[in-house]
Amino acid sequence: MRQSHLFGRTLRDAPAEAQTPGHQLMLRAAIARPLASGLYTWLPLGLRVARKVEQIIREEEDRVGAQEVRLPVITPSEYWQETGRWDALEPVTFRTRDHSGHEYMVAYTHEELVMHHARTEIQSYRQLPAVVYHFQEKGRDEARPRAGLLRVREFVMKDAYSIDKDMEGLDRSYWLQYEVYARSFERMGLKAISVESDTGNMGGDVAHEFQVLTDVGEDRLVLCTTCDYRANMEKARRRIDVAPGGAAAVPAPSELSTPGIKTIPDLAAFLKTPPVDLLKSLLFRLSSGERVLVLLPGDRDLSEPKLRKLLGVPNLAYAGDADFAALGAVAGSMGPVGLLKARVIVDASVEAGKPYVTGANKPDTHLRDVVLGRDFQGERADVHDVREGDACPRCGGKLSIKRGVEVGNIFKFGPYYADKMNATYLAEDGTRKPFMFGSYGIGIGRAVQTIIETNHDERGIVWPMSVAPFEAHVVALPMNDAAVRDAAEAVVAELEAAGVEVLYDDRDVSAGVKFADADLLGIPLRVTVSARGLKAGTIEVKARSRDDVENVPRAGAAARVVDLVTDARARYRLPAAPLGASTPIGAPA
RNA sequence: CGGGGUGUAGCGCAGCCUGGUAGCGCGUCGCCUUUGGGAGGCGAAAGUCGGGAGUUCGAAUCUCCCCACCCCGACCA
Repeated sequence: MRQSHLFGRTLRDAPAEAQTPGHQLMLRAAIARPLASGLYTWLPLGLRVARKVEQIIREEEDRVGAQEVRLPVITPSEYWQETGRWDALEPVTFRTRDHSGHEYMVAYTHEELVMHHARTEIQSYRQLPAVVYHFQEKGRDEARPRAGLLRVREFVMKDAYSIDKDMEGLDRSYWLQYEVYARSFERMGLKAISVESDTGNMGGDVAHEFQVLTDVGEDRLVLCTTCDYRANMEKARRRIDVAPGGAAAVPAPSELSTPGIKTIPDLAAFLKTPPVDLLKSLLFRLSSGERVLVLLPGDRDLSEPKLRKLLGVPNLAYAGDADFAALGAVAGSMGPVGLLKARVIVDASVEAGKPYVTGANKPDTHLRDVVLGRDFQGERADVHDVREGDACPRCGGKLSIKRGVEVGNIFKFGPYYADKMNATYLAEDGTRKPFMFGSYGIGIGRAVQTIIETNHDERGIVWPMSVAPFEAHVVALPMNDAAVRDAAEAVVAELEAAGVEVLYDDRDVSAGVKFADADLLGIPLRVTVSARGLKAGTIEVKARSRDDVENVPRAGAAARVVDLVTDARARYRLPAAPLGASTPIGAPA
């Protein structure tokens, strides 16, 4: 490819809206261009990278027997109606009608559609298991697209779906996909780690996210500094050390006058008591009308995702004045003692037998010596946020919180979709059984930008050979020297004949511009054909990832580059391991 | 959805407060010189100042409404 005619120019300055290094480099290096908020056009260089990322995943999916298919982007409403997601996904989807008025959704994901095909294509247990996947556009009307390709409103996802006859089969399919992911990310140069994640409201008991640690990530991850415990913030737990306390000696609750004190910090300051000894009371009103009181130690914050999951609701609303009145509660002095008709959830970090200070449900009054189990009761549940420095639930070590980009996720759904969609097969025993379902996604564009985020230096991108838009970058200078031009074109021809992907910088611009662009584009090998070098009979070969250069005799230059490319390709091609050979972290032995 | 911010030439920005000729750097085009780390000279093109309405003799500038985009948060099978 001649760089002089490349569609997409490099930018010397990054547009002001680009904040993260990867976003800036993605734009400067002509990977993609914005068309509207969260909508990007892939330019030739970027599309080549995206295709290579896809091909790596394709090879790894095929290796475990997954079959590539392709489903439509425009999907009729009726399949979504079957699972209730036509309504549930309304706020985040793009919709349209055809000219006869029939409603469609730009697919947000493809579970329903795959399940529909499964129930018509698969009739017998003899056809199971089956795993299908495709690379297809998803439309998601995100409230806030951000950071270039990291969060967009239309993107290609590789989504795979496994269909098994029982949980055992699903388990096997799930861990096979786990291996596909681990291998794929390694091959594309991403250091992805797996973390336990929430299954959301969709059922199933196991889910993992593949996360790449980087400060620009929008997810917060809880990692143990000692063992291999890793979890998404929404799912993370901590070890709570129960202090052996003498509860017997606590006197009965007594009132405290606390004029004008309505918040935990004020109360702590007023009583000169650490927040951990106070009891925080939060009142929610569900859409069903039910009122839920949540009790936490004063030094802990509520984890809304954990509470939502516990309650099985999509969103939470704090209670209003009417709710306070109905329960006999007083805002600012609310507490569990004597409260009417509310579901009470006591966070796991509230200690039994310990005297707490809490609201008295009377204006300007709190209660001291309130004890769980004696003075109030409630469901125990873990609904608090984990923090930096908390104890690991597995080993007791220190937890740390890091940011990450979710490049992939895998979900075990079990019979959830089959039950909703009446998708069954005829089992060996002659009965109809539901398909056990799993789904597995990787965002291609997000992976591309995450590779940039984690593979660059101050001058530009440093592509891994496996996904680089080109493998070698031949730079001729000066371009107006016919001898240089002829030599450069001979090298290009030789490389291309040997199957090397070459970008040829044939522009008549200064050396500084060419080198700066070469560094920015980040093609792994730079091959400089110059008047100076030719005088000495050499061509310079330099790896983008290294500072040193190698001057190779002109006649052997192309062969040397072919060797280097071949070596680098091999480094990213993993040996063909037998299926199920590796044991992923957290997998059953 | 809540909060904050920005829209002026392809990119980065100034001008706005205090109304009166639309400007700077880079890039682009032409000619010449130059050619191993974002060259130099001379010349040139390029802007509905995000949109609409209003105030005014006169609006990039003041007022109102709208739109787009970005950032933080919420949300994100």
